Amino acid sequence: MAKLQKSIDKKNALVKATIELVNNNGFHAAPISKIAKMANVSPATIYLYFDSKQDLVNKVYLEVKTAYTNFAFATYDTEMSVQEGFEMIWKRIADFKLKELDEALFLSQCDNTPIIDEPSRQQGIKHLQPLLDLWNKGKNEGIIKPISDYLLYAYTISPLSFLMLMQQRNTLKITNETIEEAYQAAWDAIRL
Amino acid sequence: MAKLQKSIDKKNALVKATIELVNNNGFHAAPISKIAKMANVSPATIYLYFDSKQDLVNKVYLEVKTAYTNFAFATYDTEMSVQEGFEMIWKRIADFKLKELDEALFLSQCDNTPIIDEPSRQQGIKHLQPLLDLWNKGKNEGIIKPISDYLLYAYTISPLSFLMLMQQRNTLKITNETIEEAYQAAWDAIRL
DNA sequence: CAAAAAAGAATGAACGTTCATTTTTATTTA
DNA sequence: TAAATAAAAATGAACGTTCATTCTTTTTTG
Repeated sequence: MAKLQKSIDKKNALVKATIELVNNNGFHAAPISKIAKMANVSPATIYLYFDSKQDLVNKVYLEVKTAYTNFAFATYDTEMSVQEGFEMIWKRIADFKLKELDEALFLSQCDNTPIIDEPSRQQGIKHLQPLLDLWNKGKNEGIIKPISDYLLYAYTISPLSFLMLMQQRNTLKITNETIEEAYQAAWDAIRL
Repeated sequence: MAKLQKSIDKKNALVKATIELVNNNGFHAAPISKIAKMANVSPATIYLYFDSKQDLVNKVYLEVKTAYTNFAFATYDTEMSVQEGFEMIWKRIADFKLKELDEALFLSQCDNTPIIDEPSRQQGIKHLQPLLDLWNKGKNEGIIKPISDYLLYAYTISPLSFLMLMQQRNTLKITNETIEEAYQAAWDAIRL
């Protein structure tokens, strides 16, 4: 009964503060003291919810990753055709990365640096399985190039991370047209 | 005359140590003391070569970025056809990212986090101009899709960063065949 | 033997974490 | 139901450590 009694609001405030500070300042400049201040909480309170700063960051990563993939696959149905299913998932992912910019940026920073530990990273990867399954189906049906999942990912999903980053740095304004062009490029890159 | 007398070897050792520590431990776990130890130098000596830790990291970034683009464009000639030129540059970049893994990983970490400051980032971007020029030529000739340079970059160069990361994490073994498939996907994504 | 370069020791500030208390919430008792 | 008590949650201050940087001294070099 102990843990459930603790305020979920406080935990959420800590998660939000961590994301914001890591995004804006980097992990190296996101000390516990600042996270606590931003969440309106005592530094000591953080240790009631998390074992350590590392544990905090791991858990925030997994929480955000889960929200991300849940959103991505929410409207997807394994009965869909490969092309239809891919477009659906791709556009949901694009939607998430551009609308939930903070969360997506945090994931990107975690995925490109050693700030989360290896087990958490492995855990996070698993969530993408439905997309890999779809690709296998597409390869079997001769619709998608018979190349490794890494290449398929590199040319469809990973470009979105770059575009997201450019948008956040105010270098690029992403419109519906941009999304459509990007989707077409993604599909062109992997379709047979 | 002062600066020129200082040992270039020591500076290079510091650059190398910085890259290695930031790659393996992250910027947050790459303290001056460790960088100094790894370069066989006193912490105080670092301040003879750099103004601060921030200055060190900025300069390492720009130095590596310069080496990267010098390599990328070394064999490129503006007289080449668009397709030929693009293949040349793309494959040189692939070469660099996969062979000079340490340097490329360091760049990727800098490009995805706030560890370098904004002026240095802006400076680093400029080095890619020849590629943008080539793309403009390709658009004018109706060879390349008339989409923004950001999209072209997202679907040709940025996928290489993902593949590089996967290779470093021992998740993917990149062969000549992989490179050829990746190049084809890149070209398919952006050609008209 | 100067002047430059490098070293190691020393500095205050800031870090993550823990500690001793206090405040809040829930449960028991009369 | 009101008061008393126990438990849980939260706190600010304090801890030892480590950080980036500076200071003083030694070593190297032309």
